[in-house]
Amino acid sequence: MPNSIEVNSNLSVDCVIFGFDGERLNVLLIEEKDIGQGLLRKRLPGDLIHKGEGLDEAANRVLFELASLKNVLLKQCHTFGDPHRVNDEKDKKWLEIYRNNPEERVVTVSYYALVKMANFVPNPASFAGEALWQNIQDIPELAFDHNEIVEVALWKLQRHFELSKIGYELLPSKFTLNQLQQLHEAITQEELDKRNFRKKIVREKIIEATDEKQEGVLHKPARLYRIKPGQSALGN
Amino acid sequence: MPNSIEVNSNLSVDCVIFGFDGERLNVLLIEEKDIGQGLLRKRLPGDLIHKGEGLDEAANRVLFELASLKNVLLKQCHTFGDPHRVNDEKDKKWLEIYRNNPEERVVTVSYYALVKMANFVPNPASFAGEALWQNIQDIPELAFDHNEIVEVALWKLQRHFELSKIGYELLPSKFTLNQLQQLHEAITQEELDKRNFRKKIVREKIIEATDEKQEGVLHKPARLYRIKPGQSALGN
DNA sequence: ACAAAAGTGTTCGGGATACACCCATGC
DNA sequence: GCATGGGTGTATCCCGAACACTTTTGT
Repeated sequence: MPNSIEVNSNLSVDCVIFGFDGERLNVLLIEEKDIGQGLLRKRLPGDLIHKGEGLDEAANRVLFELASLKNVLLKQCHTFGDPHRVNDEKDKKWLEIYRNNPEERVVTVSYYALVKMANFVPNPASFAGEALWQNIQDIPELAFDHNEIVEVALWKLQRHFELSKIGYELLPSKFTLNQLQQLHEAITQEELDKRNFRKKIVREKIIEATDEKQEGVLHKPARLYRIKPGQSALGN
Repeated sequence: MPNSIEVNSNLSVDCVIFGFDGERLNVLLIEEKDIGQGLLRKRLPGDLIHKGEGLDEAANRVLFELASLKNVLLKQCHTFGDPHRVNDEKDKKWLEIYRNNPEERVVTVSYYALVKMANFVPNPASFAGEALWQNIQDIPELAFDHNEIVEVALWKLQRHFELSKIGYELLPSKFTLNQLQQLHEAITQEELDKRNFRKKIVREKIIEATDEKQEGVLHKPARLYRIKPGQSALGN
């Protein structure tokens, strides 16, 4: 694939973009258009790093090109550089089509991001393929070593989440405690007790009740909460 | 510096080797011989990655060449690839001397290791300079972005240490509870209460008492403990 | 009145923390 | 006998886990 921008042909970034829909956690995958060679496996969005471009910068660029998103939590995760990380025949064919020197070992730096799916509007022109959300429970065999990259990213996201209270940016600005609980359950992949969860959240003093309530629901409306002023929504 | 081995000229590893001497935590630094150009800053041991060599493999090679050490905890830490990570004049001069294309941006994958200083016998031939231990409290200004690499490595080591009980390999095979406490204090950089520490350790059931005691000390000899058979000394 | 989700308290066990004195040994 | 580190117990607080019923609203 000819490219007029100068790139580092052996350095790439891959982004594991976790999306929350209010209920479950999903990962953004790219599905190539079938170009008649049976190269059907899905993969993570990623790109070679441009000359003069930083790693974080490249990851942010991929995310921006893909969905015009800026300022989301985007953390470096792990770097994969096994010289044999590409050993499947389908992957090799793909490289022959899209890369200038398909034999070269490519080191990829993986990043993960956490976004609200409703905000995420994929830009169809950004990849030679289609973007789709895949439930975290149900990820198929991916190209290259991308299954491993997703696993590591999920693990790190979970560790990060349990240490520093990130994730509020995935909720509306006023939200119910149940929505918050669903977010926690989606990320940790565990069920939580409603009462214990609420006690814990109250203890943390990060959110506060408003005097508004849900509207338009067919049951008792829940009280809405918001992040307390002065609490940064972005973790470290 | 001509090199007959084929290398990836834009990929390196740097190793943050933490050493424990029974009392404090240190970092291994390389001090170049002064070649009359005032290139006096210390740096981390590291090297370009060879063609066909994996990242972990390269880090292990550096550690092995430096001290003939194998099978130590060596974990990938973070990847640094800012195109301007080399902007000091001294660093640029150093690159002109030691690298074929000193202008190229080099991405470095950092690793950290945790070793017992007594086991560590530096191999003088392995670097064009001298290896020295520097107390973690007292690290000077280093070359390139190596101060930042050390900081990140220490932070990750501490997080790793508090989650999964690593570090027993830094003690003799039979050790006193005080030695173990000093290890914890050196890594976490915090003081601990003796009684509470002992209760906690007992609860974890990773070590057990032997019926041996210290010898040759000028006070009441302490009981010696060992890791219970079947407990892996290596963390994950 | 019924369906659906909201909201609420108590008990138990275990771990974290704070704190001070006697003990065994070598010299 | 004295200096040096070794070794021990108790009380408090907070947190995590387990667990079931009443309330409010829309239809």
